[in-house]
Amino acid sequence: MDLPLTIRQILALEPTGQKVEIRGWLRTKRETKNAIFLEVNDGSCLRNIQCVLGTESPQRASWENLLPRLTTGASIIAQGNLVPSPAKGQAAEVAVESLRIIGDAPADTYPLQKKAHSMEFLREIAHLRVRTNTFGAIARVRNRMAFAIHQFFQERGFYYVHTPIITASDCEGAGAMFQVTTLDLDALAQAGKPVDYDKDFFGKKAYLTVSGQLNVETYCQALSRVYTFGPTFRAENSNTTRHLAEFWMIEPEMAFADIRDNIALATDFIQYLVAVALRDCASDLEFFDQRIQPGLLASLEKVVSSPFTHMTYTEAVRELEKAAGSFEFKPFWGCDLQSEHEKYLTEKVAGGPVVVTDYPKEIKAFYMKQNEDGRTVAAMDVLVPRFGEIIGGSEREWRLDLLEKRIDELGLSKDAYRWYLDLRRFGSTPHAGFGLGFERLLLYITGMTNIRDVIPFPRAPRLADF
RNA sequence: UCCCCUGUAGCUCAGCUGGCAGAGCAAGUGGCUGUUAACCACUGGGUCCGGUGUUCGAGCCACCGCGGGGGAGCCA
Repeated sequence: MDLPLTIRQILALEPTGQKVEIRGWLRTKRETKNAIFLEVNDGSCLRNIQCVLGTESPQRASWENLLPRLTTGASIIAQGNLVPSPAKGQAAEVAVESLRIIGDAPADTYPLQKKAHSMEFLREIAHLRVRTNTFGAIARVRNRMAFAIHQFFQERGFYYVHTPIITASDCEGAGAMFQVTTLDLDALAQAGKPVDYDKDFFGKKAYLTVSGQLNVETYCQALSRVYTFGPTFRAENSNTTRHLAEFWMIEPEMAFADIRDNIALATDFIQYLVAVALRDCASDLEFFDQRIQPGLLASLEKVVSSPFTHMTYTEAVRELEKAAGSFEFKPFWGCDLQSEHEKYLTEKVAGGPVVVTDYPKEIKAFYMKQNEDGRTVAAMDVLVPRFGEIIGGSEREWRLDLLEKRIDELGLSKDAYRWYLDLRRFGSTPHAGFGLGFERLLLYITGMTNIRDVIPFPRAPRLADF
């Protein structure tokens, strides 16, 4: 099947007067005495194509009565000839011969205007905001990055594993969970009856996953190199510009690998994705650089070409203590790194991404490999300028006795982790992996500042419209 | 969940010490011009978030509620 050409494809043609058909949505109309200019966009690229209605043309009668309906947002199909443009601003344009309006967008009710809108306003019309330059560009970058993630791992021998969305174990340990149930809670409450989860769909409590890591580790211990890429859910009451209740996470896991391999993988991964974005989303990134985040391109280019700064947690704290006076929270060994600390490390100390390793075991998860010093674990976070943590990962504790001991210390249930402990009981290997928040990656690459703007339909506390 | 800011025309905002509701953009009309964030002129457009109170009088002050934004924590 030959699909009709998109505006992106048409703009790549040499204009020689060939017949073309434009299908898209009208962005603006400019009327002059001799010509009427329509800017048409179909989302295939940032650029519009200029369609020209000659007021002296013999076809004038066919579109003249449509003029009042050629408003911002209307969908149209225009046929004509692709010709070199006599004016500056575009190399080619369409000399329209026939024009149809497919769907009207009445100016008195269509919310998008021929002017800039605030992100706050556009968030209220998430179903229409993708028709703007900014959100179209975000959608294209998001698409390219999702594809590049698969390319990166596939090229390196990683297998894509579909870990479950629904989980009946509440031991994933990454935060508050959304409960999933088919019980009629309203009826039970009205009848004053207690909830009996034996009667629930799964015969026990079930939740939406907060992380695919524990499940993907099982496949890691058979396929060696694996990754998940799917939605995850956190029921935390987080109201920030970098948290969502529903977000997409990439979690690779490598067998026979240690924290050094993990750092190398994470670094290569980020540099690969940024390089792809710079190469394949050039005009969209240029738009972000001009309109959203000045300096974005320069900083992304630097990320690709320079090695990431690496420091241990202990070194990081030492660095922070030198500037202790400038912080609201005084840094000390054993403290969790605050937002202001992460910003300082990336923006002031490193001037780019920073890999921080070997955190105190008290502030990290039970499954992380314990270091010889007895006080730290082989954890690895990648922090970036502007918003901090983008990757969290570690080498995993692969020794059964040490893992069981840590589970006991933290008062967790060994029974709940039975299958996870089996991975250490049978053919255990050193292994390591990390989680990358997809939307945080997109914030970093687009220069957008609110995570609710880089996912089509954001979910957050009291926010589940559309 | 905590702290701070905020809610006025379709959008972005101004509105002083409480005294007749304003601007820019958008829209409509007309003009001009191969225009391109088009330009010029005119016109229309308001439950000042909701409620209660104070006052001769509330967009403005007080209280309660709701919405939006930013920051913090949790994390990706």
